[in-house]
Amino acid sequence: MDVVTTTVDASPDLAALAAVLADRTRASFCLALMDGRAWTGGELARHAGVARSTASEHLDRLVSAGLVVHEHQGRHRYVRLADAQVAELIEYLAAHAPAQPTGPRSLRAASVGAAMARARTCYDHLAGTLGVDLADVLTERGLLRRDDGWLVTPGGLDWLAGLGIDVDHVRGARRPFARPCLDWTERRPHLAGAAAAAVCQHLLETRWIERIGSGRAVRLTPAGRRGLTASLQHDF
Amino acid sequence: MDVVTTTVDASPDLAALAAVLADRTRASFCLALMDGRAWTGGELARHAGVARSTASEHLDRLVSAGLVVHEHQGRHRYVRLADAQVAELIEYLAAHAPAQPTGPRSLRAASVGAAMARARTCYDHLAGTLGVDLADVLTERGLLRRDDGWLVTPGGLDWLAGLGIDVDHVRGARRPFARPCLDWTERRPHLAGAAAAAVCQHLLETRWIERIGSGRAVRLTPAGRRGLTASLQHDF
DNA sequence: CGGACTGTTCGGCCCTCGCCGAACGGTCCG
DNA sequence: CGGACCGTTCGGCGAGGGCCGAACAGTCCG
Repeated sequence: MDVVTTTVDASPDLAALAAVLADRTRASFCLALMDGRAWTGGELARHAGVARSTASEHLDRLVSAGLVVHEHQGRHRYVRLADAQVAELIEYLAAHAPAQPTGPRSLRAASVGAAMARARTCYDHLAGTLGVDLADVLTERGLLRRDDGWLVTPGGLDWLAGLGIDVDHVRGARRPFARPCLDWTERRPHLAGAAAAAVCQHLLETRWIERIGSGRAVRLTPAGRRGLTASLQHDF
Repeated sequence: MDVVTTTVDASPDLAALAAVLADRTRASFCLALMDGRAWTGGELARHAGVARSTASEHLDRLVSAGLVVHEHQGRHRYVRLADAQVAELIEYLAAHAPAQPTGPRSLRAASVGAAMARARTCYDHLAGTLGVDLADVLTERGLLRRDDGWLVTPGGLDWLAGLGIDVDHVRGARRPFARPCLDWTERRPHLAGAAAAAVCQHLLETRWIERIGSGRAVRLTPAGRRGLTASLQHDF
């Protein structure tokens, strides 16, 4: 008879990775960083409501897990998600996570939440009602096909080029061109991948959308509304 | 001055989900269940080297998080992963997780590990060297395209039908037909999705592959080796 | 240089949670 | 019915880890 059979899986240390994300504060950091931009430790500390020292320790763990990278610059030390892969992982978890036990929220918090539900960035692409609607309209117009994975049709490529996006350059990226990404608030997929990132960047540059405050929430500008409505024959 | 600004994200409770997986024992359960079959609580307890009572508590948490489901039958109570979505989530985490701090392993454990690295099931499809090689060969032969997402070509559909798979039936499934899945051991993608599940099931039914013992590891049988080699003109 | 700001390190507190063993509740069998 | 299982519930123990505040260390400015 063997002594003990404790056949621990020789494979990946799932628990170690999950433990890094299994803390409200660190999770809150990650969700905040999902806007794809660099934050300072102090901003994150304020955002999550903890002491700077605590935030610093949390960032250490996120960095050593490879989820987040530091970038110092002057007396600030910026921090951002390591890469698009990490963002995708967090998306994935968020899509499966239960809704937050929504405590009593202030009016301001509620209105921020409503704005986020309408339109926000999800790492580098559009999410929220706007993101999901856009994906739906592209599909209706035959610019996007959803069979096996998601596929931008030739018409879709023309549409991208018509907006002023350098399609060939975007196709060269070493990442999926188009893929679905389950939306937290809508529980339906919006468009992600290199094409979606290019669209989002382009909309920001042309000010068809603009960021609200410093968070992930964005707003469709009047020009953006007119532009999208005209180019897709659909009311936004 | 405000009292406290603790702007907790109104969004998904990432930490709660991660906490469920952030335990060696529960993670070990999930990885074991990745073979797609139903286990009893006792088996899992033995597998992870904990008391039955402990395993029972862990299973409770996994069930209430919706990651696994119970199925009782007689005096046994079987448990399996809730659905393919959960399996995909775990795959995803496993792909990003660090390698387990590999302690001193017995000869037996090492040989089990080697067999797993060669060929195993990943929930419902093939993984390991065999899985990755198969995907590579399919791509070389023009049966699979990897542009935007993964796409089975018409030739690929013929190949599936030639094996004896009812392609139309498989295409009807409410899930992606073909998608990449990053392999833990190979760090390169193998084929997942409805098509891959059908292939795996078919190979098991025709005994071209067979399970080794009770785990996830599988072995290519002599008949399987001949069959695959003939149908793809490649040495397996 | 001294202040105002940033971020980090270090004790120490406290709470959570994973673990066990013992007891109890089912189910199947002889 | 009694025995052999399998699974669950419950106290209690111990370790790990999140939190803070205070002290220290850089960076920029006047």
